[in-house]
Amino acid sequence: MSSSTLLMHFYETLLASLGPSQWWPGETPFEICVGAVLTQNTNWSNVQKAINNLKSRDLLHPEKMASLDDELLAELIRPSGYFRIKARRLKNLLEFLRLECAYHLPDLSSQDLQQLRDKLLQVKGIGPETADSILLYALEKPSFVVDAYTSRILNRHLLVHEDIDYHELRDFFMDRLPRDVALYNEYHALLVRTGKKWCNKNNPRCDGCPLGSYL
DNA sequence: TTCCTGCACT
DNA sequence: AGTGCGGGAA
Repeated sequence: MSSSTLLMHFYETLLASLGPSQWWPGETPFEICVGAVLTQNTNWSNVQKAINNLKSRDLLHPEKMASLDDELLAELIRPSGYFRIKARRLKNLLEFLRLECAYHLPDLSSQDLQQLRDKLLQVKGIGPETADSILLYALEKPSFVVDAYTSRILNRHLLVHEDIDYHELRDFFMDRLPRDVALYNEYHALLVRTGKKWCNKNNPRCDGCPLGSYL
């Protein structure tokens, strides 16, 4: 079986087993961008607390957030961890949004994917995973998101080597799958859900895993 | 105590 | 390649 076919089998198996994910959790493109920064190396439940702190004060809007001083913003997002550096990263992203689209995120979607991705990666604090999360989930661009779970799952199924880097792994998917936003959206979500529940870092629980039959 | 949908800096 | 950033939940 080709690796392309196997990737689609993985997808269909996970979707049939777990059901659709309805990702990304977030009511607006901007909220999705904020969540993408806050969830860097951080449990989503902690991100949710930080988002709620902002939302309950009606601060989850670019203009309002940009006018907050860094100290207050950091305090509000404290539950998400790395709060000082993440406050700075949010401000960096806000400055990008101001310059690029005057805070009107849908305007970004007219830009070419590769060009927009390069620009996002120049923002301090926006790395490849955060950039692709914003592109895919906030802007609905067909940019596949990979993460620690993705490489772990594919490595344990002998599809890629252990130390594959981010862009190699992203290309692995994008070279083998149709460039489809809905497919990329759901595939990444399913891999994260699988990683959290079964494909743990130190103690994988292959019994009961939807992909167990592929081992 | 470990781990969490990373990234920048040295 | 190694390290700092960090609170919260299991």
